Amino acid sequence: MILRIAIPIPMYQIFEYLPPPGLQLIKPGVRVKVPFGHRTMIGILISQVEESEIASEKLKPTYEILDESPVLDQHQLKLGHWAAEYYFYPLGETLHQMLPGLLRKGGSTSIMSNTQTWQLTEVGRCTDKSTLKRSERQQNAWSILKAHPNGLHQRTLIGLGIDTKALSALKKKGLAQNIVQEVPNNIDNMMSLEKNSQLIIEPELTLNAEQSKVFNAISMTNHFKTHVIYGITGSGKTEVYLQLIAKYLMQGKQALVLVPEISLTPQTIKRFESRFNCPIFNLNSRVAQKTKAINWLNTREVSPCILIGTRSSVWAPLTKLGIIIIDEEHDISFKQQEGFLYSARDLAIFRAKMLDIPIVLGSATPSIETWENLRKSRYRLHQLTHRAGGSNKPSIHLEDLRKEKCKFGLSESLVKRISNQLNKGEQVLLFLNRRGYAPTLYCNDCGWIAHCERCDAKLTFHKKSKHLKCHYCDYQTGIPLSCIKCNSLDISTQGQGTEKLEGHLESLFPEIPVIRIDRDTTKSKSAIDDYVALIMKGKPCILIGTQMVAKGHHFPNVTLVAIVNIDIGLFSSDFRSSERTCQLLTQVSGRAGRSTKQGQVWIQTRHPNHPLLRLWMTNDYPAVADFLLEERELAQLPPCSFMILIRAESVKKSLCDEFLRTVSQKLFALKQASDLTLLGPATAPMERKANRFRMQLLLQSANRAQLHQVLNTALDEINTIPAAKSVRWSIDVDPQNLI
DNA sequence: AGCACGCCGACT
DNA sequence: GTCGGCGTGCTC
Repeated sequence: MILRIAIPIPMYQIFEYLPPPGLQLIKPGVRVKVPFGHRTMIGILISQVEESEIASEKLKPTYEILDESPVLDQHQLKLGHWAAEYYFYPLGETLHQMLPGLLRKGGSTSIMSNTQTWQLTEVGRCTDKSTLKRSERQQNAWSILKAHPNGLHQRTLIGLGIDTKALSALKKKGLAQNIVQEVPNNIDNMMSLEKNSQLIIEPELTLNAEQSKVFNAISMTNHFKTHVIYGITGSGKTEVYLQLIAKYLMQGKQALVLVPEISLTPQTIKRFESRFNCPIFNLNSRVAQKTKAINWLNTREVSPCILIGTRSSVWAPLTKLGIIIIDEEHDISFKQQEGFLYSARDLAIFRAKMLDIPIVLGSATPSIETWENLRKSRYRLHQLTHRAGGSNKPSIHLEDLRKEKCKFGLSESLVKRISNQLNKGEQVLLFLNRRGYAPTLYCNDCGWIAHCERCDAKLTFHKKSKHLKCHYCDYQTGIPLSCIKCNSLDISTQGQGTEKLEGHLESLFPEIPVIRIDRDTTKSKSAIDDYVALIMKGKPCILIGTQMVAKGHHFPNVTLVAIVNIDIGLFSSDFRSSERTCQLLTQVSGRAGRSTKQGQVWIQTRHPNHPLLRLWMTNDYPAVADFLLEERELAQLPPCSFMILIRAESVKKSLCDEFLRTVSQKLFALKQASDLTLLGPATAPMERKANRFRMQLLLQSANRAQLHQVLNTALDEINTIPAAKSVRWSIDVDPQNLI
């Protein structure tokens, strides 16, 4: 008997081991501890076979089987196998990445073996929330227990963010009790705990005609179908999600909701929590390691439940999944940008297909990929074209910067408008996708510009922190007093970032709070929440933000939105930048006037006749998407063709070149009649980053299967190229940016 | 990846 | 004489 084990190393092989003594039947998907070279590694059992090709004296015995039942069930293993193959990522590393951190390191799943069940005592049930006024944590614990009269497992409570200390405190006060249940934790057990409580605890909102139509169409079938809800900002997509989810929860099933990285606001979760009386688990970067592992494991046992999370939640072991929702489907954060370059959206669709369940992609600005799939009738389109809450669409205006006097990037008329709005007691949002004080520091005498030593990029001037920073690597340096090249004292900044704008507005409106929201001001965990709370108070203020403000939050008292400089986004080399710019414009505009007040949006530009900008102004995203899709079709760019990018980086440029050239030759030799275009090797748009030279080879084809097949055949040979060891290289399937 | 082995240069 | 630089090879 031989065990085939996937080890998390960057190699495409499966390694074989002898079973540990005395063990007969082990299921695939369990973790095993094995000797590997001179160290010990944790791998995943793939299968058991009778014979091995490897010489028997080379086979080592496994040290230990870490799990009684698999940490990855057969559906997850299938998902993992598919992902590893599709993204050309080693199986061992793929399976490793599917697990939460604690389990990767060999942590025990016995954090789940706590069988204590908590419920309120008679006294606790009759008590009033106000008696716990002084402890918010105990209050939360009490509310959740109150909602679950049949009790909840301790691990479920921990997963919901309830502190065990708060529970013990309630016990001490005689308000709650814990019973040790010896029954194993399984789904049916969980079900019986929840059975008698009511699932929907807040009345559902009445759907308008459009929403009902969408809801009915999607609920027609429980089978696999990719549904796209194209719904303008404020059209009530979330309510449709909630009612769809309710349908599956009532069948005792689970729902998975994938959300973009930053937009995951407590607001969204609150909305789910106040609607449903079932566990709502959370997975994102702000959740602590241990809680992550508990929540992950909870999803295989707790049903009904909802999992709301970012990208990596697509791997969660939900065993009774009924529906998947992907909110803001177009968001680039669904694609991992380093290491394992997977798209959570595309994997979620595969998972839905495998499980034969519906999946819903929602967006006000669907990606062009999705648009193409709609056109090809692979997905089904549902539209929400009216604002649901009765609020009006904002009015949208272009401002020609060539005809205006500008100070710090703001035109005089815009400043007047800001002032008017503030005087009316309303809030203003300025969008500028550039953090720091200024993007350029230069010498007026010799023309020298401050560049990063390690990248091909300009250094950004940060005034408050008194540094020049590179936004592409972690390089930072002090601000020189004179020009580095000619020693002239006449050096100055050029262009504006959010920090400069902040200072300027503070001096223009000294009485008004100016709140800047970008990566520099939101480093601490609570910062965003504090800012949001401040803005929600509704008092007049000026908000300055990068794309961080574009996502998720809605601020009811913001009635004027200004896009300070859209031109940065209009002329970029990446073929997707026009799509991104339109999506960003729509998102930012959506921040204006979401309550009853009329909002207005002003876009400052030096190119008021730019065709795409003109088209976007018609407020008809489908027309914009059609236009962009047509452009892609003419140029045979994705989604009208498929791309795989092979990147290489090294301190020595010649090594990248040598490696990629060999790869290119091998692919060329293999491609024969198949439809494959090889572009490059060429230097990456940013040639040097963090002191490494970067080159890339682009493979393009109208036939995805052929593209995969050619690379797949070449893969073994590529790995034997001598330079492959000395350069850092990676394969990016469906690359999102070519930088 | 990560670790050992091995073969050259500059130090007590 | 040896400490340590990182090129090369191997992992069931």
